[in-house]
Amino acid sequence: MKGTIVAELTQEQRQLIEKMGIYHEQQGFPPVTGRIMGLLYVTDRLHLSFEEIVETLHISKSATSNALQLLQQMHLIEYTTYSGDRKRYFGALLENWHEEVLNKMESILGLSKLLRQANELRGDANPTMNQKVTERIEFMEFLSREVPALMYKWLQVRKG
Amino acid sequence: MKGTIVAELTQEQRQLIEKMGIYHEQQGFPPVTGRIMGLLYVTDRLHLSFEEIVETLHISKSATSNALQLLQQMHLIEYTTYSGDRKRYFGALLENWHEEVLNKMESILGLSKLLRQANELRGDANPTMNQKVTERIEFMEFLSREVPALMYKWLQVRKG
DNA sequence: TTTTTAGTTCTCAAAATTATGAACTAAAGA
DNA sequence: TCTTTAGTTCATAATTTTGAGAACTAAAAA
Repeated sequence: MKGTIVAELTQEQRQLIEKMGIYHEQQGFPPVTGRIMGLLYVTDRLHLSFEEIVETLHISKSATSNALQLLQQMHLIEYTTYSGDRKRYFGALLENWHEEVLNKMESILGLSKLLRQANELRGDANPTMNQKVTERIEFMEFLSREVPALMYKWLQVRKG
Repeated sequence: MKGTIVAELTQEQRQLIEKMGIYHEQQGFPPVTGRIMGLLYVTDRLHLSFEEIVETLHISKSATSNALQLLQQMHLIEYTTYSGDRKRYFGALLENWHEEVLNKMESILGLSKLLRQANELRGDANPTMNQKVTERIEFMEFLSREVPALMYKWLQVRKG
């Protein structure tokens, strides 16, 4: 049986999808990819088919295919299948923000390593600079330890 | 008196500048802008002149001018002047990571507001989704409160 | 006043990114 | 087997981003 091809959305919801799209663009996503994230967050359906995404956002199959693959690689979405139905049903991985937080901390730690190397190469040529950079490095390391700890504590309290 | 036009850097330092450049590119900066940040972090000089930046990185005056303006708007660098010397001396704002952290938290709060609106528009069409999204929203709000608190506490212990 | 210096702005070209449509693949259905 | 469906890949077009070089401005120096 063939259902509706377009996910029904109010005008307000469509506007919100665009806002979320822009947010994601600002975080470095390509436009179409951001819109898809917006759609998957705004819809009341846990999963939308490939075709629904294409038709709802008025984007090409190829752009959709590429964007969905990117989002899967980033662990932001997943898809489900049903036997006897060849379609894929895509949904946002709404629980995966844990991972995102940890990744972000890794990235910060990456910069702290580069700054540490800068200090080493500077040697004692400019102690004032080294001291300021060290403060920043130590804060970054502190954050990378404390934010995950904070998160786990929060999850504990939440989940019981 | 005219000093050297090029900041002297070891090969290792030049490589590190590139790595920092790439890091900044990945954070959304244009390439030249990232290299300038790299240079200002790696050099042992608190301040470099416009001309030194141009000559050291082999980039055009126009690209340099634009990049420096962008970085100033982002509060990542500043410049000093000396009376009787028309040049501007640019340096990284090594202390401003406080602001950066607060801005990041604001940005996260921005997404949480969009997600909250998504939940409102969804109404009770999908309680499961609303509940999952709510958990994320609440964590984001929690982080936006706790990370600044953590930072101020850290600064207290450090400086106090 | 003319020239030099320091940097900005403008115009344009090169490069990179993004998305389209067509061709294609693989599996299912008729 | 032939056709349809679901999605991917390829070639290309459109757009955007980025940076170079020249022209320009404003202030200082000669």
